[in-house]
Amino acid sequence: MRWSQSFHVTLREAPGDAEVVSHRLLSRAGMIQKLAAGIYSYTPLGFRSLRKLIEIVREEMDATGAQEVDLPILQPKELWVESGRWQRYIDDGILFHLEDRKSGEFALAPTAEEAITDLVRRSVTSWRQLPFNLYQIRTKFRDEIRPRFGLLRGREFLMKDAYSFDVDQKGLDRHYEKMETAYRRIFERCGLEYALVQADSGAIGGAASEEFMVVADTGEDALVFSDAGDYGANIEKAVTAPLAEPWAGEEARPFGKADSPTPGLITCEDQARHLKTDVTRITKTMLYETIDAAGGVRVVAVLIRGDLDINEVKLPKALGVMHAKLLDEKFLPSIAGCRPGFVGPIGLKAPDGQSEVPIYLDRSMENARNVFCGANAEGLHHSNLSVKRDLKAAGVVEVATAREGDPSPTGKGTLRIKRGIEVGHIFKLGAKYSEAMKCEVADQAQKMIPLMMGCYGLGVGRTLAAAVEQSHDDDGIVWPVALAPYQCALLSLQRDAEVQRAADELYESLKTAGVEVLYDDRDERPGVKFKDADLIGFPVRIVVGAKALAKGGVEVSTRREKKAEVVPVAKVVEIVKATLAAGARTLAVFA
RNA sequence: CGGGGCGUAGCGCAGGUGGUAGCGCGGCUGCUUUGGGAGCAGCAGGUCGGCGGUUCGAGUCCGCCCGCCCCGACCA
Repeated sequence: MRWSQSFHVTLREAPGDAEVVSHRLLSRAGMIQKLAAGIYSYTPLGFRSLRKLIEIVREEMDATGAQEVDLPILQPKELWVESGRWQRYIDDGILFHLEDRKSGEFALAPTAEEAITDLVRRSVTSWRQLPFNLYQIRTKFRDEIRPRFGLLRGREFLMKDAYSFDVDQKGLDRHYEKMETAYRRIFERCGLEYALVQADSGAIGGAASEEFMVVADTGEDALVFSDAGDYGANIEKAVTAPLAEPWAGEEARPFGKADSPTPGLITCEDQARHLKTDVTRITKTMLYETIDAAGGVRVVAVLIRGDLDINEVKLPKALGVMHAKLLDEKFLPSIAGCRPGFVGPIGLKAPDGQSEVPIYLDRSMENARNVFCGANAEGLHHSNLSVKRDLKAAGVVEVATAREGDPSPTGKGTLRIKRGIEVGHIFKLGAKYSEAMKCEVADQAQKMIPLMMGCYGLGVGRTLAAAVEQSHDDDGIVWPVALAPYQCALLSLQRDAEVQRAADELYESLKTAGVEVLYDDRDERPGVKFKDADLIGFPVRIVVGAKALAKGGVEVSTRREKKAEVVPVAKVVEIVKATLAAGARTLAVFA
């Protein structure tokens, strides 16, 4: 493509509302443009990169034997009521929905479990038709409570979603593994540094799930890894090996009722300093309002060691409820008789309709002895609480947030924390949707069984943005070869006829050799062309200028290293092809 | 949805106490220049987010609405 004939425009300054680097650089490079919050257009240049990624995803999905479909985005409410997700998604506020002229209600699909399950149940009647895996690459809509970060969290976004169907768990396991392998290949082909971590399955539901994360400091997710290399989990899911107990081997000392004043000290750290003890000897008592599956509301207390925090994603599952929300401070006086900071497990008054406030212990408190806890009175703590002697616990749960330096749950290594961008999420759904929607077949024993489903999402636009987050410098994007809009930029520096002719000829031979080249033939000064080439981030740059040309050469460099070599014109195509084939990290030079 | 902030030219921004809108970049024309976002001269470009109010007069003050961004709970 000749730049002078293209639509393409770059920006000197990023739009003021672009915060993260991928949004800024993709905007400045002229690859995307915002239409509304969380809604973006791809320009011809941006769409070239997107299309490359789409093609990689399609190839790898096809290679697993998955078959591509195209499901409606506009979906009738009835389908969503059937799966039970209509109300939940409406309540969460993330479903775009609208009415047709006869007042029929429709959703703009945020995901397609219902549509695919409906397609399958109408087509499949026998176990003999299974297994299979169906996928699509289509726009999804989610009215995100807070769209942000450009392509990283849009309200309209491109996603690849695949759905596998099997008659049994073993088949599902096989599909799941195949998808994991395909995802690894996709992210490797894109040249991304990624990690596979254990995850919470969230609103999609189902049992096991794992996330593919692109490692980047700007990522929204915290990831926990063992430095022994045998454990990785989203912090929402991460667990640790049991922590060392400071009270190990101690005799339980007599309980010290309200004997430890802590006036005005709210945090465990301040209280520990004042009481001349370690923060691990302070007990945090947190009150939560829980809602169970039947809609029953209850207040519960959760005790955790003062140096740890409760992980509120893990909490509902651990307590066996649907939701657990930190109790609003305004209810503390009536239940605990004090403000935050002095709440303790002894003497809590149950709210109306509840006989007592059940006390759950985080694992860190299971054997606690000789620790302080709030006395449910302003500015007062008890001392020498010994949990087994002094409390009747409703259960022990594992709800602490993992920390850098904690021991790995695998027993090997220490935990480290990195940040990441979730680009893929694979789930074993099991029979959740097939049971709700009666997607069944007759098995060999002529019994009707619900199909075992898996679902596998991959954020296509998000992956593109993640690639930029991971690979850029002060001058612009450094595209991995596989995702670059063009593999190579060709700049002609002067208007000089000799230079123009040499550049024109090189352009033709590069095209003939099958190299994707953007030829910057604009009537611009050299500085402008250099800046734009760096900003867009073509993996390889060829500069045709009077200086080198006088010696029969042109300059070739990679975006990553930027060290230009003068090479003979006749060798350019060969060198560019070899450099691209090697990932364009460093220039391939032939003797 | 709660908390904070913003909306003025294509982009980035400035416009005390009300007096009829400017700067930089970009664009167009001409000359000059040509190896890291050149220089000079000239020109074009604005319902100041919208509606209503106060006022002789509103970008500026008041009210309502809309849009956008940031911090929290959701997610590919």
